[in-house]
Amino acid sequence: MTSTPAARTDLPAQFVPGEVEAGLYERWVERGYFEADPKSDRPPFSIVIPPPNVTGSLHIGHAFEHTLIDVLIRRRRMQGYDTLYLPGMDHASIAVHALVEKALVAEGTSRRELGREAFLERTWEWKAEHGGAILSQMRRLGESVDWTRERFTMDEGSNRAVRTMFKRLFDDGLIYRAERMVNWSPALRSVLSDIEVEHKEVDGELVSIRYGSLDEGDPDSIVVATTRVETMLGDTAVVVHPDDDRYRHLVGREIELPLVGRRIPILADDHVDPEFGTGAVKVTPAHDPNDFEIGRRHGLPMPSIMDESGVIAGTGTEFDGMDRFEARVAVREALRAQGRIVAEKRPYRHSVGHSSRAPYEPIEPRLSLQWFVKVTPLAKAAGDAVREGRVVVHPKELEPRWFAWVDNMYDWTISRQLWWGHRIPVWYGPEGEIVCLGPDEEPPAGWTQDDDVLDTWFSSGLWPFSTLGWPDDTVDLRRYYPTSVLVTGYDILFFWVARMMMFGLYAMDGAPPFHTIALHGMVRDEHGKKMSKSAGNTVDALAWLDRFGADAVRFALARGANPGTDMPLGEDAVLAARNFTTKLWNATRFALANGASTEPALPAEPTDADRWILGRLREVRGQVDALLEDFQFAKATEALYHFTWGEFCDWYVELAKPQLRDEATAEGTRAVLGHVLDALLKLLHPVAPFITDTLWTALTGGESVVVAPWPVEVGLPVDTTAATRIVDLQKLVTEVRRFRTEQGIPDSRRVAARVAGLGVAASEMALRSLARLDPPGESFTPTATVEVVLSGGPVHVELDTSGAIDVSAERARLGRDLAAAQKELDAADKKLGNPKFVDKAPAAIVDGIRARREAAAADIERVSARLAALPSGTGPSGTGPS
RNA sequence: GGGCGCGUAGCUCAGCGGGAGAGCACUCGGCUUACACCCGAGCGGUCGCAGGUUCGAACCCUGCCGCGCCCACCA
Repeated sequence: MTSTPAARTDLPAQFVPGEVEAGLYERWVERGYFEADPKSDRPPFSIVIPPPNVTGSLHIGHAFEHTLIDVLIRRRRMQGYDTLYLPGMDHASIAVHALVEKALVAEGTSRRELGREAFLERTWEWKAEHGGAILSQMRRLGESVDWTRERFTMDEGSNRAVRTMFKRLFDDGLIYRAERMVNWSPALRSVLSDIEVEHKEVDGELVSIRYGSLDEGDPDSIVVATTRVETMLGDTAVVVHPDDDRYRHLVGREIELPLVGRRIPILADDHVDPEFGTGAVKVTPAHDPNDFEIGRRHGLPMPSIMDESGVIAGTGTEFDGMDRFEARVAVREALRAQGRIVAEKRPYRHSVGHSSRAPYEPIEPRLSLQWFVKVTPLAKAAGDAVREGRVVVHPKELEPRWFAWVDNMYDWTISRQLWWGHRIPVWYGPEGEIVCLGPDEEPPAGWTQDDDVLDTWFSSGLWPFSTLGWPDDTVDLRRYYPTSVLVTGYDILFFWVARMMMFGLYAMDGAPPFHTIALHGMVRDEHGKKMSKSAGNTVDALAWLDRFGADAVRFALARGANPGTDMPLGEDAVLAARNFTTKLWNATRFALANGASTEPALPAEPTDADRWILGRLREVRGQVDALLEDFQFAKATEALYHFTWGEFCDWYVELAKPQLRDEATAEGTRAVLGHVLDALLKLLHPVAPFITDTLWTALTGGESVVVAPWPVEVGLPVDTTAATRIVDLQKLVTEVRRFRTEQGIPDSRRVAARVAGLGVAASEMALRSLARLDPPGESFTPTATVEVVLSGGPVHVELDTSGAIDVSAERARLGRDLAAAQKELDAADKKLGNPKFVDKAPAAIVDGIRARREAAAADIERVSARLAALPSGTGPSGTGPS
């Protein structure tokens, strides 16, 4: 009689994610699992958390990023590290600014009408409302960030860290103010930095205009080509190449600028490409970066012809008051009316810079007075840190991008004409004096502060140390800086990562802000296309959480995360992950119902199956650890998926069934089931936190898997004998099942069988269980034989199918086997027939091929004999062995 | 124009010098006392094209074709 201990659990039969998740996160928080302890003697592991963009709802990209971060953290926590997140919510986000601005427009008001104070009040309200929503959505995902540790707060538009950093850079001469050609966003009415500009090919026009005399032969006539006709209102010269014979005689003369009537010089400049267009270029120094440089070289006047909204202004022409695009047409038509349009090319494809900030619009090069950071020394340090290996970029393929950028960086425009952000800590006196003040300094009475705010990346760049209390020398800063790792998307490598590196190295005496930069890709739709609202292929992360559960969403995200590469994600992937969680649930239920436990020690005499699964567990644990250390989330998760489903559930659980029925092995099997599941649930916890905690506590009675020790030496060393026997068994079972399937024998029908040549009693018992074979009775009459060559030699399984078998099906089955063997034989013969191969290839390889050849030849002989022995008459004739 | 990368089963991808793999999809059987969100079996690929190196190439080299991303001041 077998003893079956009562199930020690009341796990529901059905896995319902919502019910499992309910209240669990809150319990973890209450118990303080996520809290860091600066006084702990455990090793610190700190990680910088990118902020979720506060747009009202959880974006799948954030779910992805935060899942990866949390996988790392949860594992480290289980490994005994004192883990600390450095989250920040209130960095000066232009996204929020733009959203609020949009809302104001919808209300019929504007930033300017509202005034600075009221506007900031609105942005705070927005943050409070939507920021809170995002946080609770992150918690639903299971992300274990302790957001209560938030320390980076933008108060009064300026905080200690930002002002300290600004002043240091200012005092070191690394921040300066200058009138430069900048990227201007007319919609935002603000300057943007170079990397906030996206170059995009657009269909424009290339228009050739005759300046000066309308008479082609007149020396005072010259034709210029432009894609921006309207800027001719601000032209102050025409330039040609100094060696261009066509125009040599014109250099130095003056010509009349159409529509405006101003006389402008014709100059020579190397910049001009004589091959392009007419070889003559109009120069608008205030509205084109190249023209600005030319203007500077020749001391040209630089009249601005547009206001900050991109409207033509101050030209004294009829075009004043027109939008720049409107003016482009109007000016062109006015020129045409004068007969000055010589040629037009339309569409003319060329690259135009667009604002990467909402709204997406062509940027307007504009001459304006702004604050800049002199980045060359800072960027060099950032490059050197990676070059010298003090900071590791992962994956390595992205390093060239880092160097290319960091080593060729232009000065960084840090002022923004926005109101959301840290205000520039510079004050102007009544006599035009300028003073930069640190956090604890007060400006003299009557001085006024600069109206502009800092680029969002200036303040965000301070994150890793300002969150730890910098500039003060705090306990946290000493313990957690440099942080262990930064996990973020490659898309903000330059925006955010580079700034943090530059500031960190500068402010912390050369200590980088993190040891490792682990870059992930972007989430794309199931066909690898970029998700976008306009394409309609975005996914609703919250809906997925509702439908499939947080564990499934996290598992799917982790399972697709290959370092530095984009990740296609569709509903199918999440569905597969949901199915996986259900599978895990059911397997654990089975184990518990059969008395699985971690309490008893592993059996002194494990069965082959026990040894095999315990050996595999040890291997898999090693793989998972190595992969996670290398940020190979996809491969680690895939390894766990395969082990759990394809090995543990499909084979071990099935092999455990007969073992549980046998008094001699039942107790040991319960222990093995318990030990494997215990380790497996721990290994899966980072990628599926809720279900693993529920199952693990049910299995072990422990407090929580969140704080359970990460498996180190689990299972048993690999036992090759046992492993080989199980692989043999799997092969044999599959062959018998194949025979059954092809003979149309339903699984519910047990078939009497006699097994010869297997040699291992336990294997035969397992075979009978898995292939549904009964022992041969007295009336046993074999009607067919399944023959398989295993490591120990051929094994015969004679089956009594109670009557005639389907000969044609059997012939087809054997025919396929024969063809496969023949193919194998031919391939081996071909190789072995090549003397160079036998001569030069390593002996082990040659021996391997020889062995395969022999096996194939034996198979052919055996299968042929089997075919010949089949009764004729049914099925195709004449297929006997020759 | 420069840099990085990708073209492998219907789809999404892994493999990166010695027997073509996974998940999903598909076909055929099955409600076998954990699971039909399941079980079993199966079908499916001149590994983009062309050369080269090698005893041997999906894998290394060269060229070509197609695609993606990043960087770049040519009107």
